Amino acid sequence: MDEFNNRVTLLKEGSESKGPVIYWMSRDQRVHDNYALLYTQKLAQERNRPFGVVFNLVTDFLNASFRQYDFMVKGLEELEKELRVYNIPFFLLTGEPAEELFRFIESRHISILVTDFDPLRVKRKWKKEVGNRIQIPFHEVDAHNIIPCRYVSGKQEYAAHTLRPKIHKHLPEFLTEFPDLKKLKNTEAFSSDPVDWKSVHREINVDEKIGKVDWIKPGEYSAHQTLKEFLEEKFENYAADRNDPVKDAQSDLSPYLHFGQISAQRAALEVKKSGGNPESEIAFLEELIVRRELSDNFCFYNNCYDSINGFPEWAKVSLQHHKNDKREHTYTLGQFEKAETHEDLWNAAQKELNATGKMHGYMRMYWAKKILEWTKTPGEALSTAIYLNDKYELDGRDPNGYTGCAWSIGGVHDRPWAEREIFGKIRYMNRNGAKRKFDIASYIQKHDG
DNA sequence: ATCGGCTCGCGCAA
DNA sequence: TGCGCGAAGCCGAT
Repeated sequence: MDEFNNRVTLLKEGSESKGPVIYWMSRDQRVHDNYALLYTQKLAQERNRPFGVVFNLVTDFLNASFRQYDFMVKGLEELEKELRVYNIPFFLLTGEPAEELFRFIESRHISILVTDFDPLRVKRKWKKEVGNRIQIPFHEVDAHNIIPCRYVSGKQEYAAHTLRPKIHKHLPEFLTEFPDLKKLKNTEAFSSDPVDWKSVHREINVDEKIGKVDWIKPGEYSAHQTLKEFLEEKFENYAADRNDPVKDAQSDLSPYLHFGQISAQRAALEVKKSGGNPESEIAFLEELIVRRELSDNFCFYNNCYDSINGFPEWAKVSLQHHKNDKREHTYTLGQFEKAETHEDLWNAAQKELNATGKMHGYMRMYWAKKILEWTKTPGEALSTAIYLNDKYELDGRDPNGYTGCAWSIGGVHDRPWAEREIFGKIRYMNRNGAKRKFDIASYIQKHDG
């Protein structure tokens, strides 16, 4: 029994050689507070072997845009430097994961492979393909969730209220300080050459039209700075203002959390240490822990997390029942993307997304609900919302995004509401609700002025 | 400003 | 088997 208990899953048994232990980093792109890296170090030290980190860059990952690659790759550049401080070798591979990992493991005589947990299909497929080709033991560590996804629940949870008690039950055991990453002695036996980042940038094959943004700096260091500033400057009013898209009240941590440049557990620990406004603490930890980890639960246990087949039965039946309802407005993907609807509030949200790579949380719900209202079918609505989310959001392709779209359009984790046109029993949202909550005119002015 | 009804099903108490 | 209650709401009544 140690701190890795229940965080580690043996994906594949195998026979160890005598070579180095390697952490195939994927979702958790950080040096500090990373249980996958700490576990790799532990395995290596117990066996008195060297260890290192490998990252495989897929150059056209699910249509990622330049904005997202730039954020990730700059984070990796910083990661390489920070690993060097600890004398931990870092290797960057590019190409098909199964092929690249297999070749790397063979040529370097790797003895054990460790990776991090990710509920998304494409990551699970890569792991399966890698596992099929290697003969060494293959471990997976949930370094992303505070309570490991596989451990907190063995099934798809119905709603936040069914997962919440399970999380809270385990928090005293899991929400604890991290063990230290130990600095290694410099060793010639297992070392890496510096990565040629210029050539990496040339290899990336992405949509350059979605440019980088300058309001947020990528990397682990900036992630910690952002957390610090949030606690110092915004935390007091977080509970009161977080749902007001005109106020700058949110933590802005989601891009960092998505790429694993900061650990949610670190954020939770710092919030508790700071002892700020108790209402803000409750509200923030609810979003940071319960809702985030509910998203991982949904994507891990529901293979249809990005299709209408993943919706609950009552929602599927109800949407089906209303599929022929007359739509007053319908728009094509291109019209949505260019923010060319009849409604200035919706257009402002899309423009916020296009320009900044981050739409406010309240507006993400409103935005997706209107896409349902203004497309021909719920299936088209869902794929439109996911396409735009994944293309423009800095935290695109995150379980949070898929789950948010499924909540808005498909009633996932929600309850049925009074039946109405198009929506059926799916919770409705409209401009009046937004008007009650915040100053619509200033939001529109801010993003569409 | 605030309240109840809307509507389904999970999970716990009994 | 019954019952309370739920990820961010809407609407009409008071």
